[in-house]
Amino acid sequence: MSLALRDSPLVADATRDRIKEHARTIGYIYNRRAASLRTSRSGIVGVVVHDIMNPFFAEILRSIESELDRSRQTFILSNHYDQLEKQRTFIDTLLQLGADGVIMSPAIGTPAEDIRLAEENGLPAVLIARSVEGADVPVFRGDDAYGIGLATNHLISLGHHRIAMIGGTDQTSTGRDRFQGYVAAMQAAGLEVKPHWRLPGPRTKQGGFESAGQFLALKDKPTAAVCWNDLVAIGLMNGIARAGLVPGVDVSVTGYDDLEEAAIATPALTTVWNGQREVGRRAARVLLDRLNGAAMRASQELIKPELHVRQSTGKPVERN
Amino acid sequence: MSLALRDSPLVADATRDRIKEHARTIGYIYNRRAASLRTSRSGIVGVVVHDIMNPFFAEILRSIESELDRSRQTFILSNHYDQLEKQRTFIDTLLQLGADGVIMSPAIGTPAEDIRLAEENGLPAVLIARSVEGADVPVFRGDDAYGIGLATNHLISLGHHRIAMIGGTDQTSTGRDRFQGYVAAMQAAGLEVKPHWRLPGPRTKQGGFESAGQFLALKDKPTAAVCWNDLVAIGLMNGIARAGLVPGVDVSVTGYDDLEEAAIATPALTTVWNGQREVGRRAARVLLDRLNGAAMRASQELIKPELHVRQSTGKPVERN
DNA sequence: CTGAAAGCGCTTACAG
DNA sequence: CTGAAAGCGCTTACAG
Repeated sequence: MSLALRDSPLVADATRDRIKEHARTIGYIYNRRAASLRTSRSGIVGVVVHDIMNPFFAEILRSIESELDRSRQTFILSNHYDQLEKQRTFIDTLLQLGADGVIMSPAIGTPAEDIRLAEENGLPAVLIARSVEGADVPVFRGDDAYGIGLATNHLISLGHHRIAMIGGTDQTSTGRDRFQGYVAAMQAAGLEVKPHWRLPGPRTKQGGFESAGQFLALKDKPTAAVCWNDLVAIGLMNGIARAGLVPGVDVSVTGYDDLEEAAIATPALTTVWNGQREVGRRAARVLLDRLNGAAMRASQELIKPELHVRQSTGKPVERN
Repeated sequence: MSLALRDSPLVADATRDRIKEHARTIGYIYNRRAASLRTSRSGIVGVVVHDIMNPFFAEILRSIESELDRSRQTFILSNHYDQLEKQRTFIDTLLQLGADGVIMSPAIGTPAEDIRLAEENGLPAVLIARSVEGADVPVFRGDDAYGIGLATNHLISLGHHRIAMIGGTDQTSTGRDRFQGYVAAMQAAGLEVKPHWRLPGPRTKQGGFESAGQFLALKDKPTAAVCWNDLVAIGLMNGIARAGLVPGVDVSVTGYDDLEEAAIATPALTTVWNGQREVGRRAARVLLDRLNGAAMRASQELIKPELHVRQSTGKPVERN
């Protein structure tokens, strides 16, 4: 019977049709737990990121979804909110459910050991957005140092000399790469980087909004801000507007990610396209290939970011 | 052994400790498929909405997540994008996985039959945000007619007489309720409702942004817009700003949902709090109660919305 | 208190 | 080409 339902050529056409018809009339429901128990393939893939509601991840997830859909894999989503414990619980759940693989943006502080443990228990892993030192698995992310350099150089070429960096954290590879890319671009242009021009921390609109006051009160009054991401940039612009200044005129602001929202912000946001679609698509494909027995290459795939210039950046204006 | 691991009182303490210790050293992984096959409880709950990346649902999901977490239920998320076929595939997957229940914001056009089918196959359902005519299951949503009335009356009390309604659709119960609430409030105030003042359709920021031109060109130049939700309102305000007008001064705009983002928009958005947290929390609790054997009441729980007045609404200004 | 047996619903060789 | 049997890893009575 199971052969018939799966259209095996071992079963005669007439028999197959008769069985399928019968299955329909009795409302037969295929029991995937039982099948999975026997075959040790579950058709489930886990996806865990810091926060699925963050539009940056949302765009990645959408492309993972459409890729997995095509291969009829079910996916289980989870947030770890950068809590290692939550991430471990989730991986444990995946192991218990016999998931076929996991795509993860690892929580801050994830040890390579955690990933090795998953792999050893038959749960192949693919990383997105962040790397884990010493983990021997594929990673898909953008070239952050290069990307932030695009934004910084754009501001420099407009004539800005005092440029702040708002948001991000040194605790992730992404955070370190972006900060270093900013510093490198400034130094290459012979510009000074003052430590107090960096306001680490904010990662959300709310965070960007709240840092506006601090930014505007900064010593030496920077004329531009390179932001950690689009959310921080949009929040910061709202905060600047609330303070009576005009973002894009009085202060230049750049984002990062090029979310769908960046183009319709007021003013439209100059930002760095970070290839979310590409990251999701490639990560899903590599995982699916591994599930189908392809050999793994522990590659680091860096997607080349692109600068999208809009109205939030312009020539520097001195404030009083 | 399984008794020992689950801390059954039937097992002696010493034995239990010895077994647990052994389980740890050999890296034992509990097989939930096998357990589920035997007990026909899987510890999985499905959640399906139009789009999990929509912040309105995101806020509901967050509270569902924390509620389910507490009961150690794993949840599987899915988007149906208002495609009935996707929703059916997902419910079928849940049945195959032996999920314990499903929380859903039903896709447009969901027949009561689909929900009955799930229930009959042992998959209890709870609805959020939208009702399904004839479905005999609990529903949790806001009182839309009342809520939109709050926004409309607020504009009327500021002196607006020509008020447009932007976005939404007649294909959902929510859409119909909000439109009727707007019409009722206008009529109760003795104001005329012109059919062309309604621009149905937009549900996103992008949609709101794109409808700005159409809104500003409307015959009789409405002085205010009641928007389908916060996303549409924020998009519309951006579009209005792009056209050189000042939202909150030249045109009053109200949103719906009171997303976290509403308070930091420019200008801060006057909107209707729609109890997302409440909806998610209660829906999850009722489902969990049902799983634990509580009798079901097919209740319609309407959460009372509240008006939050901010800077996007003011006295009417005539445009030329 | 503990151990051995049956059975959940599949799939996979194996025998007819 | 088809049917009957074994086994995946649990849990649940049941016997000791």
